[in-house]
Amino acid sequence: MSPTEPTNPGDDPALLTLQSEMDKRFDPSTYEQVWQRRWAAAGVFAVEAAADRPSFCIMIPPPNVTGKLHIGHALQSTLQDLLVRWHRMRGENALWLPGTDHAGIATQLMVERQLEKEGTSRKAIGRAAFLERTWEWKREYHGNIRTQLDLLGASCDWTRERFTLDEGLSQAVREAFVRLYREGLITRGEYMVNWSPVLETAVSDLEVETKTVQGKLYHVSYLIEGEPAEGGERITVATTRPETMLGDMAVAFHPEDERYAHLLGKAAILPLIGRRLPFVPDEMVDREFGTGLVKITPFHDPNDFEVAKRHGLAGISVIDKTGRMTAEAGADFAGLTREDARTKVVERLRALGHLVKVEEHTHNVGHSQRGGEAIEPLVSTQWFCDVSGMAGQALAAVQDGRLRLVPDTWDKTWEHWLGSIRPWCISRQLWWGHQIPAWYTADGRTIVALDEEEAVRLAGVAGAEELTRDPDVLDTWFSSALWPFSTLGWPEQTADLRTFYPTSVLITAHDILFFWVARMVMAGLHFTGEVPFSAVHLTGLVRDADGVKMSKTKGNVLDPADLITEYGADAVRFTLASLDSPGRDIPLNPEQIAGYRAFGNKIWNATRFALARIPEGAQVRVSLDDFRGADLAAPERWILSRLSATAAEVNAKFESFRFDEACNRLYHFFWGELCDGYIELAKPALLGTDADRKLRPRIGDVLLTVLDRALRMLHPVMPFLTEEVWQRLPGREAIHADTICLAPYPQADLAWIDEGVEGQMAALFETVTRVRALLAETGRERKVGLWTASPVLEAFLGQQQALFATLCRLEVLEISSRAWPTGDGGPEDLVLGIGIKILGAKRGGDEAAERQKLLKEIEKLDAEIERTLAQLADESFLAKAPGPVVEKRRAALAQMEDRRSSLRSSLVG
RNA sequence: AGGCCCGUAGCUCAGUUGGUUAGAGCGCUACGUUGACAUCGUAGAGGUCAGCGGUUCAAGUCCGCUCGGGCCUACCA
Repeated sequence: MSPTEPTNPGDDPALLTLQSEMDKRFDPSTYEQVWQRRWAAAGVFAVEAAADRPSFCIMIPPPNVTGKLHIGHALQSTLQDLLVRWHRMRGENALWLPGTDHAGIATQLMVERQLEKEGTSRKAIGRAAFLERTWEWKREYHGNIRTQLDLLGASCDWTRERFTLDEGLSQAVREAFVRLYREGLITRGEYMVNWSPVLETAVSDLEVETKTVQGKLYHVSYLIEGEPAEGGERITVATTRPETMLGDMAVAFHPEDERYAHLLGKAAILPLIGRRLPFVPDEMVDREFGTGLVKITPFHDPNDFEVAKRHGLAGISVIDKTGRMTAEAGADFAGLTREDARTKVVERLRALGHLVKVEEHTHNVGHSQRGGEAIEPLVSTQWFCDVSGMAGQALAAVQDGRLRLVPDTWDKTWEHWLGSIRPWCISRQLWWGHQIPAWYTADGRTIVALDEEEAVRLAGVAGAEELTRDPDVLDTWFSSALWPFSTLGWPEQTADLRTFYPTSVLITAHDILFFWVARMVMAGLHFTGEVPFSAVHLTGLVRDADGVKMSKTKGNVLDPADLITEYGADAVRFTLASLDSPGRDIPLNPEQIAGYRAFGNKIWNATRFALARIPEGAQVRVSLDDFRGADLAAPERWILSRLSATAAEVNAKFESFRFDEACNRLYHFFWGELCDGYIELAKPALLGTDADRKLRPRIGDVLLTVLDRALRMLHPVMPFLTEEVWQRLPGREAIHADTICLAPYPQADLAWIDEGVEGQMAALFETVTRVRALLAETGRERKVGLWTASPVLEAFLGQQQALFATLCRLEVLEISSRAWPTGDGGPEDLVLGIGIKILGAKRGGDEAAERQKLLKEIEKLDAEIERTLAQLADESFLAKAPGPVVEKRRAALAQMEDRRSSLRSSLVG
């Protein structure tokens, strides 16, 4: 179902409420996208700049415009949406700004592949035509991202959607480039860069992945200059890349290596070529590795490049930008691929007797992150950005707390990377991207300007035709680095920028911490003087049920759209949020999603039950104050107490990014406390006679009020279901919100937290459990006696007698202030101050097994009592442990002893 | 080579500044269904918290070492 389909009645904002009966069947597909359209049509998520409320803003990590959302996006989007919805409900001016990234290399590759299928190529059709094709491609796929975010229930403000190549962002990119250039932080120069021979572009250090590969170490002997070919002194150098020897210019040894000190001033003769290679002493050489001699290939190895610089050595390029040998490699090798050249060089060396030996050797080789091909270190002219100063600022921001990494285990990684940062190669030999705003004059000057007009002026030439624009584009991450403020209109001081910048939180996976997060922080601090966000929540990577990384080749990829179709978006969201525990990857098991779909079913049916069974006229109460002074029974006071405690906890957990714990709490509150607890306690009154109801005043109002608040608390995680169900609660109109999206998020009402009633109810629940367990063992006679020495508890039990009998389905329930006589054969137990006696019951079932079980339990108690006695006899414990801890132990001891004696009595019978 | 994370029930994971007899979901066992929900309810089984040592009155939690797994960073030709 397309969310942009205009004909659906859901598009009419006047129809925001719905009144139909709840279907018995829980089926998220019947309402999820209906709500997404209604919210969009009503403009629920569009915000105004400069509102008189606190702002909250999250920038989406822009996905590739032509891409598809994967499960990791679903996780991040869920968490972002959860936070935005939570803040929106707290009355803040909450903006979640969506957008997409042009993703230079990835997108260009896709279009190139398409061209290839058509039998043509990028170079054949030319730059202008290629870019037009790519824009077409972008327009075609652009809607996908929104469709998928809609499926998930994302509450983005689509009126503010941005794209990294749109006009505003392009202007921001040019502005940033020009400023950095004029500050001397961007320079152009000839350096060694990581070159992808497949993509034919430079890539940054980050885009290179080192892989351990099994290779060979070739030992090659070189003749020393002036020595006779027969019997003269030779040296042996070791190399993993024999083909690069064609570009060798020297041989290096460690300055303190006595084995080679005598070679200083001499030279070796490069086999096959005959080039004279002077010996140079350099600290870089590891004396222990190989022979302690290193061949120096200035233009094809980063280390050698540095060595050559130190020693004033020239270099030659023997490998070209497509990975083939150049003319300078010699006529025998020119045109060969790197691999073929290696084979040929080795053959020649062997034939000429220069190959001493070949060893197996595992070593690390840089590979392109994108295509997987081996990266070639090449010397070329590129644009570089000196980020060392910005890195220092970004480092300081984390150290002084202006920027918080969550979890903070990333702090060290942050320090390590920023502390050892090197210049960033920002130019790419691609077409799809932000073309570098630099022009060259005929007389060799470089003009950097915001646009062509300015360039002409600065160059002092007659017109643009006298200038040549640099053909390269910028690294995609250069524009991404500006995302938090370029999306808000920077460099203009727009109302949006003033209202929403700095943004609040960034949520993204930890694998782009350096690619993106660090660069945004550096750029933000540099251009705006402020951290672009005050907290970064770094998620783990989503893996499959067995913890294995998802990949197309393994076929274990889970598509969020499929999961949403099968389980509903709310279940997918709840699952992802509840799995987001800090600092670890996320194993996603569809069974778990099914479990949370069942939770949705529970919510659906609990609401259905409430609506069907509440007394006539019951209403949601906007304020809990409405219940003050009302003579509420213990279950009512208990659930209101639990509600407040839960609200306090959930808000605190959201605040600290513990979405997993918040979800856990919500789940157990709704299912365990509201459904299994309160609704079961409410049934006798709701389903019984008027007399039953009189004992439980306001029960319907309390149930609806708790339900209303529970739904509102759940809304950020399960937006669709909560809206669908909440709309039907009688009395919710008094909240004055047309949609639950804008209803206030429940806050803790500490006045309603009642430890007394919680303790009593805990005793009741525990006693019910024990009675059920005992009755399950003792056959059918359902006569039970309870006793307690506490007058308060006795009064409480008296009030709850009928309820208690119903919950345990008892025929007879007697309550006493004294222990029941032992020795009549009835089993007994004692928990939380309440003694239980099965009256006049004969044991049923397997008596021996029951005695066995009792004995085992008594044994456990014996051990624990002994341990506690020893602890309480230990003077250092009494002296050093805090008072409350000691008191707790004493109380525990008393309880255990009581329980033991009760179980012993039971055993005697 | 350096850094980081993880090792808790059959499985996947929680366990906040050390403080009762270590929890959840799924799975498993038994019982239960005309009454919101079998996408359910009730009761239950299941753990020497990877191992060793240390600090402490007290360690799953803090420290050290070992073993096992994962990730990141790095210019050993």
